[in-house]
Amino acid sequence: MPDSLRRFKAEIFQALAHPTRIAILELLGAGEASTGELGEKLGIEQANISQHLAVLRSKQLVVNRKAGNQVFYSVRDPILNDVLALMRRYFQNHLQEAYEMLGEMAHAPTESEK
Amino acid sequence: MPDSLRRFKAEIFQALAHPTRIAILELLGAGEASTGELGEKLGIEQANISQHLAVLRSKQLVVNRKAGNQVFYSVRDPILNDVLALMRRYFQNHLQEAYEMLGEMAHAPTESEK
DNA sequence: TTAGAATATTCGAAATTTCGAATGCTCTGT
DNA sequence: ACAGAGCATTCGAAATTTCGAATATTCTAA
Repeated sequence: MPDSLRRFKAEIFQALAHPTRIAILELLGAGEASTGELGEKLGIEQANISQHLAVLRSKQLVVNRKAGNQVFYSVRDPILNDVLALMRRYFQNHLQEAYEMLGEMAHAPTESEK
Repeated sequence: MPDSLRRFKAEIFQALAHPTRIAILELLGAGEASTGELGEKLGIEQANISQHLAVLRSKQLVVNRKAGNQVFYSVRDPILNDVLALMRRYFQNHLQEAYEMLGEMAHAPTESEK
């Protein structure tokens, strides 16, 4: 496999590598939603949601549809939902360690605290 | 779903979000390999491979087995292979855009490049 | 046309990631 | 014990990512 393709793949994963963007995609898995709805359900500032949506758009993970004042987003390729579903199984299998890892992180000193 | 879990998920995706680490995991999908073997097959410096393996280890995506002088790595949970396989299908579906996004001439990859 | 709602973009500072270079560690053979 | 092989870690600089604040854009209603 050419390295250029691996770079492309890595960029897709990078787009998935943020809690807010994962949350957005999981919400969109249930059907389309507007920027405002996403922001409200997630309790995140409008500008920030828009920025994350811009990332997902730039990697073509989502598509949008304008309706009057609003913009509705949806997942472009259902395979993405399958990937997220598989990942949910993965997390179920390793929930124990997940919490341990998160617990350690919570106790690890941050750079500014050192 | 709690935000802590989403953060955990995001970290897994982050671990996948590098061309070299994707290449490593794809190689390991065919069976275990030593650090040296991985570095040689990928044409990447020893220290760098070790750094990427450290990332994969820290997120528990791989496990290792010491054998004398060497350390052999393998994928811990086969679900990960399924995720990568699903992603391969995704990339096949969108190869055209992949190449466009990369700003490369669209051409079919040769067998040897796969 | 003007106001306001909904969404997007730009900017800058802080945090994180990446890689090579240098160094450290742990085995094995002699 | 020593040398070398194989692997891991640390350090520092460059690149990238992230978020809030400010500003733009686009659409609708009056």
